[in-house]
Amino acid sequence: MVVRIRDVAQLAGVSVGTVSNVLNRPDEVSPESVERVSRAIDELGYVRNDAARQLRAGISTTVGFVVLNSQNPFYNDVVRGAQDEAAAHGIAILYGDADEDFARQKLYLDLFQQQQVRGVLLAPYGDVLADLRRLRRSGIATVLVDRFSADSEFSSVSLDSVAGGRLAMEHLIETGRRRVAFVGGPFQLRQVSDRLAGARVAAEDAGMPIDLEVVPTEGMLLEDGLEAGERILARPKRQRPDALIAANDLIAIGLMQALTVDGRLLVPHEMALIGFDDIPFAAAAAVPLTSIRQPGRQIGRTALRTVLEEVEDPTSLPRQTVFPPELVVRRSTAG
Amino acid sequence: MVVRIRDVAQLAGVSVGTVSNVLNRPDEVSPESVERVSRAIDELGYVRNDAARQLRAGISTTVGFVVLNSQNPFYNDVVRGAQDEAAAHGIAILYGDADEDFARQKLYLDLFQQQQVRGVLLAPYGDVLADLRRLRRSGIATVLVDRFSADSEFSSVSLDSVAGGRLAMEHLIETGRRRVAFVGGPFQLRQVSDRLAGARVAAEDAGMPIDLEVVPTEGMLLEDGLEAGERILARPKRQRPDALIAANDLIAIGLMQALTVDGRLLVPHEMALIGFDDIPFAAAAAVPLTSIRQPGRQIGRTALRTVLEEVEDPTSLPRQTVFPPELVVRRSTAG
DNA sequence: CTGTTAGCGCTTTCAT
DNA sequence: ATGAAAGCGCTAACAG
Repeated sequence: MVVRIRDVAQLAGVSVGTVSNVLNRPDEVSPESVERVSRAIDELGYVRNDAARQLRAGISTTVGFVVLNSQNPFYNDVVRGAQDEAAAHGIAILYGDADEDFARQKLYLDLFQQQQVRGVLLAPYGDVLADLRRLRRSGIATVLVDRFSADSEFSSVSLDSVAGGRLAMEHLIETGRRRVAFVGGPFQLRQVSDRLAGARVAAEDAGMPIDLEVVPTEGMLLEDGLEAGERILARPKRQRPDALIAANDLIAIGLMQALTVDGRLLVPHEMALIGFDDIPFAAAAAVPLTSIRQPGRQIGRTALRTVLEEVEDPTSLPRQTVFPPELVVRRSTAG
Repeated sequence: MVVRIRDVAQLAGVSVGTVSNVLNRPDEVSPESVERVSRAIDELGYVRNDAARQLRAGISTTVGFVVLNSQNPFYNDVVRGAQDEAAAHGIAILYGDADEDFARQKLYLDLFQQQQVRGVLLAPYGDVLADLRRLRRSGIATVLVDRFSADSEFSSVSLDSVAGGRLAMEHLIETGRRRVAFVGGPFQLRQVSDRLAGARVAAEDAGMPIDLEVVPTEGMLLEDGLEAGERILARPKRQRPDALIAANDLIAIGLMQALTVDGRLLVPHEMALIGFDDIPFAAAAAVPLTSIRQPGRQIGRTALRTVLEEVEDPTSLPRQTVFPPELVVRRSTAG
């Protein structure tokens, strides 16, 4: 039923070693053998057994990817990028959604460890240092995604979130806003606190008094934005900010829905709104949403490449790749 | 550096066989041994090597999942459901996005075959029968997701799309619409043609003349909806339908954006709009979107369970699980 | 209940 | 350039 390498060898009239060589170093085999073996492989429909290959050669053909929360379409993009690069290397991606749950994140890391994956990509939730060190001790390299590795102990591929926050705030100031609220959370998420920090820097550098308050949310999903929007609407008009920076587009879209329902508030007239990530839905929002774009696909590609290189050369030092943010202006912040 | 089973055996003062038994059938081992071995495992941080396990026992701890197009958040839900169920069995998911590309879909199926996955879940693009038969011949079971297996050759877990289409049309008729356009494509996608078929049935059963035209799109993404929306707007007012059924929410949201930009058309007043899937963004759209909900998470869970059962008992017959659609009424179709 | 051991399918020396 | 054979880490069959 299932074809093994020795069936191929038999049909081709060579030894299993030769078949293996055809598969792995065809240049060290006579063209004639390559030809015969290839034909036999086709004829029998042979597919090599990665478990055996991995066991013997000690090299896996999978890479694990754990994301914070797959409900954010931004991570789809990152995963897509990783898949693109992986496919080019014949590598498959083991995928886990931590769903902002520490135990689940650990579960996947454990699972991936026993799969002996080639490497791990992780858009982390909370403090994962201990888990990553354990992985490293067992010989598995990790690359952090969407988060800068401050201590430089691991490689990372991320956006310059501080610069992104600054960009957002500068844009609001330029378009005449003076009372800004940053909506997001939890602040243990590095991306969130960095984006806020960037906004703060820009507010301080503005050369004029800028109000910057924080409206915290529990998570980073649509419903968190909705809920925060209602809190803001509940205030008397004059105590409301005139612009909102949301920690991501999901929150921003939730905010927009809460604010604009029944025409209660005009965006951008009464309230400007800016998000993060530039997911496809940002442009399709009720009022097209200004956003700080992250190159998700490229982040994914780069992360995968980085982890492979790290495995290739284990003496290589951890390296931080940081991409610049890009401001995409749409109607939600129009002057 | 890396701990093997014999290191554990040595530390615990037992044989490797006993350690293996503790791992796989603890009830056949004396409690004392279980205790000693467990302690040794903890102490050494032993993690079992799945490649070796798989090679020897012939049983894999991964399941492959290939989706049509990961840009549709609906599939996130399905994948999440599959992950939930998989995690409960200590199984990890190999994930591939076919991105509506036949070659890519095949690439992932090949990759999964050489990984010798326990089974494959597939939200298919186009005709995959040949590939699935090849997988089956190599001993890998496949379950189709989000598509009914008409020939009953494979198991499937899906929504009753025909009923969904009917539900959508009936709702429009009830709320007074008479000139409906179905917007979607490509029609080779079974989900699309089924949804249209359902709408057609409802139109014919209405007991009054109902116009049903088709506005074809190339794909199922936001931009396809946008583009179709512009085509519709380009027509003279009286040649426009008074309601649209979109083949999925992405198209619906694209349509909404195109139609409502600059207040060109009022939804639902001048044009009712209904989508499919009920993704989180449907409720958050400019005008909250009426949609036919699919229980994505449950579909994923069921699909995973089905494929595991099929592996467990290879003599079991293919089985079709069909979930009923649910109409979720929001403002976009308000009377 | 425990220990010994064959062997899963492959890659990789080492001879030839 | 090719073949023979060892052995990766584990499970399961068997003997005790």
